[in-house]
Amino acid sequence: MSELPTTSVSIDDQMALISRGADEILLESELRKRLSEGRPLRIKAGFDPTAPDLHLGHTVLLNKMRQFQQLGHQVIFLIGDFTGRIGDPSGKNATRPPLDDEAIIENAKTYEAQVYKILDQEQTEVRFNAEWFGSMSASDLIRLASRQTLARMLERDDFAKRYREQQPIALHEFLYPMVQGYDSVALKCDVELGGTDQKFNLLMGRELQKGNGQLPQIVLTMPLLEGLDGVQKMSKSLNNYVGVDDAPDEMFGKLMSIPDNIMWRYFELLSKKSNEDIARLKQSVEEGMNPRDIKYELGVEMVETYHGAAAALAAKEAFIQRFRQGQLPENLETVSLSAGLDGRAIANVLVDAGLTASTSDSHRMIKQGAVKIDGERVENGKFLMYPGVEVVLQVGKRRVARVSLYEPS
RNA sequence: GGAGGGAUUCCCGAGCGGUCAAAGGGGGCAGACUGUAAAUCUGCUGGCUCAGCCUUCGGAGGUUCGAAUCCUCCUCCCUCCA
Repeated sequence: MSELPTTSVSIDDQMALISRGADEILLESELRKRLSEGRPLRIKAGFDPTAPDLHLGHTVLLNKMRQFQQLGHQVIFLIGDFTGRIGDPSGKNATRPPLDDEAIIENAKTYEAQVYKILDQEQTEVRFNAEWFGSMSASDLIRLASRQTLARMLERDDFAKRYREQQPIALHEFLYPMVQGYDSVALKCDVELGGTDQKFNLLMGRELQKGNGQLPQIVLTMPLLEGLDGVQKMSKSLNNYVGVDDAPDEMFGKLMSIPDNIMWRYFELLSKKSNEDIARLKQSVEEGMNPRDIKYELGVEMVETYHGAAAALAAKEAFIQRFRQGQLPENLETVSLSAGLDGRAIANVLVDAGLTASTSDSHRMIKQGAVKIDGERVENGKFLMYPGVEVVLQVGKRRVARVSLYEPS
């Protein structure tokens, strides 16, 4: 899709793109009205500089931001360097530790390096909220805090839950929504985007803008993307994520492992394909096409976005060869490990090669028939390997390494 | 400041002083079947020099032949009263 001037796209068409995949738009009527003014709207999305590596879950918002850019609006990428020092309690059941300055700067850089694979850098305004909070006085902050009540704060789902379940809530956590809301005042936002877990904070922006004589921003929430398990939200701590920096083969493989039924969510929330194209794909599956082949398209598009077209095709080919045709991966790196002349037990070699977590784990895997040496199943964890051999070790279907043993000097 | 409740293995959660590496569930991993999908069945899920041994139950001491279980102190969390 090419860049189109705001004025040339009808309000209805703009609304269609803007609401794709969105969970809620508050209020839709206000958004229509604001769009009809025909000027570029100021669209904000805030990011805590807590995650050094972006995963596809984070890109749901970026994707939405890009759509606004396509429509000619001004997108503001707000880095919460100040709020990062507080720690966002959203959706958490435990207090997050605050970040120190160095970590924040470091993390902010990784954002900048990664987001422009989706966003148009020319059309993106990057801001840091320390810009206005850094100079805010204690009395200003207390005045800000006076605008909300405890009861209102406890309405927020995760606070209510933690309170109910006797989990700790630190006082400073109550400040976070206020501070985030004030960002919208400082930036004079027309629209703020966020995950559904951010709804409370986003609405706070409306309150504070009204109190400061501004038109309240429209709030657009995006659903949280399910992770590889298809159930829980994608997150690093659950280890069900696809990192935007994942190697092409890994990225492709992970995407192939998602349950079929959430493939469409991925298309809707992550793909640049038009609504019409996605509908076509859906229909082809209904007409009997193997969903796996449609999933290939998803994998190819994602790898292409982050690694380029050539890498995407290569990843697909490698995947087919490896998993459909059962071949070993092509560029298997050789891991050199030392082994004494009296040999080293396979259980230990597996650990050395990083294929298992511990020798106990090795023994378990062997017992279950998951371990193979050059394709031959290993029966005994005490099987000795000697210096000079070079073999391919496998643990299960996914873990493979070529290992060569040398004698320690 | 006062009174009471709680902290168990990745998570939830059960644990008569010995038979507890600790029930059960969740999650995860592996095997079979597959499309590295879903569903289903099976097994595993602290560490090691692995048919044996070693270290775990918020922390530190203590009682005991023996403690996750009893006592003391400490740390943290929650509730109620001020």
